[in-house]
Amino acid sequence: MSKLHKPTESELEILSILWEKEHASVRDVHEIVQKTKDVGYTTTLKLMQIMHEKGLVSRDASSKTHIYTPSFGKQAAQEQYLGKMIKTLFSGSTSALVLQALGNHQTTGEDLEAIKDLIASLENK
Amino acid sequence: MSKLHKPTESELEILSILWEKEHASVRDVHEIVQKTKDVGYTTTLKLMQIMHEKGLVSRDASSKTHIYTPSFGKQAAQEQYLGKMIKTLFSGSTSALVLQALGNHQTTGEDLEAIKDLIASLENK
DNA sequence: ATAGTAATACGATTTGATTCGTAAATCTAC
DNA sequence: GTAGATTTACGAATCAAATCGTATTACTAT
Repeated sequence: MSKLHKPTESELEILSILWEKEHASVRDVHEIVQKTKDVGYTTTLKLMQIMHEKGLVSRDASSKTHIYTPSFGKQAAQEQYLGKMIKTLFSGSTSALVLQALGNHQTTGEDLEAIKDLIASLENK
Repeated sequence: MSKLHKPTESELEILSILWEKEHASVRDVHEIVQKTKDVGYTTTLKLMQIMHEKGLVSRDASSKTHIYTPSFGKQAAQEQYLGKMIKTLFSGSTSALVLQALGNHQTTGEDLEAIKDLIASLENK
């Protein structure tokens, strides 16, 4: 993902919406943002314009209503934030993070199976 | 932990140092901060004063050199950030985060054993 | 083509984080 | 107690993020 500009809090919120919908207009995004934050339309517009300048999103400006698309996938962002979190809050220990996550958050039996499978495949190397 | 004020990036760096040392003076903290960031002493001082105003740290001002102590533990911060990350970046799926973490970051055999043990104990409930 | 609607562009303001200079207070050593 | 050093307090400058008002441009329907 773009290392040049790390998304801010608000930008991440917009990116999440774009990841969900693949691509969207400012109005599409704003209508969702508005449900949780009380901001004006032009605020969302400006944010998305800035994200475009930063290269966080690309846009199709061929029709009047521009369509925005994220420049990188959710996966890449997850990786970046997870890595940083492990480093700064978990002293570099991945297992500490995993233990904390499993210990304090709800998981289903299927979830645990999937994790066990991954561990097994990691051990077979 | 204090829900009122979420620590900023710089504040988190200082909190990490305080968690490590239990409590420390501004100079103690600054000497460590200085190793990675080129900032003046009064900058660190001001930051810690603001953190005190926000309630992120408490301080003992009984002697000339004030001693600062974090208002909450590393554990609480880990929990807060992890929860937020699961919610915003992993669509609420703890297992998605765990799989991503285990898949992309280094873990030792011992680490995996510890995780397996925890899973086993979760399944026995 | 004109009125009304919806979108973008742009600039200004606000807010918060960060930075540091300077002054005042406190301690230490002679 | 005085000089020098260390610390805190305070305010101002800088910088980036976020917000919004206004103007302009593009589309829609009559």
